Amino acid sequence: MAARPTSKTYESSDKVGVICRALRRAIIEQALEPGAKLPEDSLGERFGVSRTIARHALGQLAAEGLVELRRNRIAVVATPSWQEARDAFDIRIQLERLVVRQLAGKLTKSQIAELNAHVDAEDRARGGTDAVSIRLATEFHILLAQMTNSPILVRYVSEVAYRCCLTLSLYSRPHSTECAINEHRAIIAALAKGDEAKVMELMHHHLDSVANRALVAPAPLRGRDLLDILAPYADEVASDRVVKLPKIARRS
Amino acid sequence: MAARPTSKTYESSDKVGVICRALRRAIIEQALEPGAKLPEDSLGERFGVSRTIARHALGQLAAEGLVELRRNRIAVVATPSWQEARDAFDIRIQLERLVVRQLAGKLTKSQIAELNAHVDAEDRARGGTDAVSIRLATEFHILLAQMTNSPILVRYVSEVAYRCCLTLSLYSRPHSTECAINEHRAIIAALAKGDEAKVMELMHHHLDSVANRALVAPAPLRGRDLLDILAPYADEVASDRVVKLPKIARRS
DNA sequence: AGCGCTTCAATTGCATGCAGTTTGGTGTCG
DNA sequence: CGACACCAAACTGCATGCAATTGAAGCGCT
Repeated sequence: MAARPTSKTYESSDKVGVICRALRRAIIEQALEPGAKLPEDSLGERFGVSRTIARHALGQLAAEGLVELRRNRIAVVATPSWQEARDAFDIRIQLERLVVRQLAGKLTKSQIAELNAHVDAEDRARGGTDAVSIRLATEFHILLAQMTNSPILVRYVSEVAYRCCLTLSLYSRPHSTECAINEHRAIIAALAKGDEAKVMELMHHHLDSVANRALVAPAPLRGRDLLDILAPYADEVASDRVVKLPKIARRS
Repeated sequence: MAARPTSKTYESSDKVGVICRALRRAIIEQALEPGAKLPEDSLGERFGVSRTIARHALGQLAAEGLVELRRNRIAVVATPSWQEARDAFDIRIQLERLVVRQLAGKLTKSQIAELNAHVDAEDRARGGTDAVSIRLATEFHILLAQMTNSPILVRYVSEVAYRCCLTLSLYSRPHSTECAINEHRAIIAALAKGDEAKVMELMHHHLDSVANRALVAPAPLRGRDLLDILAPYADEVASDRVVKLPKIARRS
């Protein structure tokens, strides 16, 4: 007992958490597109853990709505419908209004500096890929939520923001981030000034315009395959199972 | 396997889900008080499953905020702080405003009948225990959410409503349900009439007054033990571990 | 009695194994 | 050529076993 010959202990050991964070990030950066398969085996192998753990992680992500779990089937990255995407944004708007309402006029100098630093990072990332821009923009909102010191609010805002990210990869066209960045700056300014009504309005407008820019049409524009498009028409036939059509190759 | 007549009904056979629902209900009916221990073994035994499944269920409930999970420790029913309780209600208000905004003037006759029937049930339950009244009141709100046909909204409203239930058992004094019932009726009426602004206002006021009635004082009044009361004072000492005091018998 | 130390049962963390289900491919027959 | 039956591989659902950690009782010391 004198030494720890087994260097097992060196880990932060929250293996489930590690996997969740990794997958979450992969999803919001669109490395994993909606519909991508997530077999427990592969996940376990990739992260050096057993299926049990991978499975548990998938359960968590399913609870967050990022992953879809169907009995006896391979888990897949969630594919929210257009309506769900719209709903997610509506919820998000309300939650983030709450965030900025709590924050208006209550931020410390260092917090404001932190926010500005983050937006600077967003600015620098403008040359990079869309994926990174989107992630940074999302993290800005999560950062705001964290400053409320309300764990519940942080959790819900994070969740719904991730979910919105997911929908961006489904329905959004390649998107211009500039205005978003400016709007972030405006929000910081209004927060610093303490104008509660103004900042709530700004946030509302900001998210609404992001949603409108993203969710342009109720039909999937970008690359989702036939099965998804046909899904609503299958409602009459069966609840869970799409009607069998001859030879539609699911993109594998 | 003797006692169980293998009621393998197609009712989802989802053992994890069964356990989650059972525990959720036990928690909101205050059969399980905040702080109650939930060892994986006992759970598994009680529900006739292995620890693996019980563990998974606990993970889900933890994701919903109903259960607290600390590494290598027995899971316990969550004990939200007063501030968290207040935050939960604030979030809930926003979410449910969204619900009634979507619903105003769009309910079918049968839906209205269903709501009225539910409130009638609440009425009949007035003689019974507080636990049942609280559960029914909560289910009324969830029922409303379900009528939006927005799965996301349903999930968030359910979660946060359960969480609020949890706080009631912590901070509320024995509570009078009559006004709540009347307010439910008023909400139904306004929904039927389609007065969006009015119903949002009603819901806001309803939840706010429930919160105010429940969260009377920032200090736990009812029966939480010393350790919880002292918790905030221990912040200085250690992040995770309460300072050791002589012989406080934790209610086992 | 009060305080530290040792020890041990209770409990969690995780991997593995087996059984049942789904999936995709192949062969057979109309 | 296409539809159907069938089979093997892949995968999930779940229980069980083992190592590691915790918490509390027991014990001696002051």
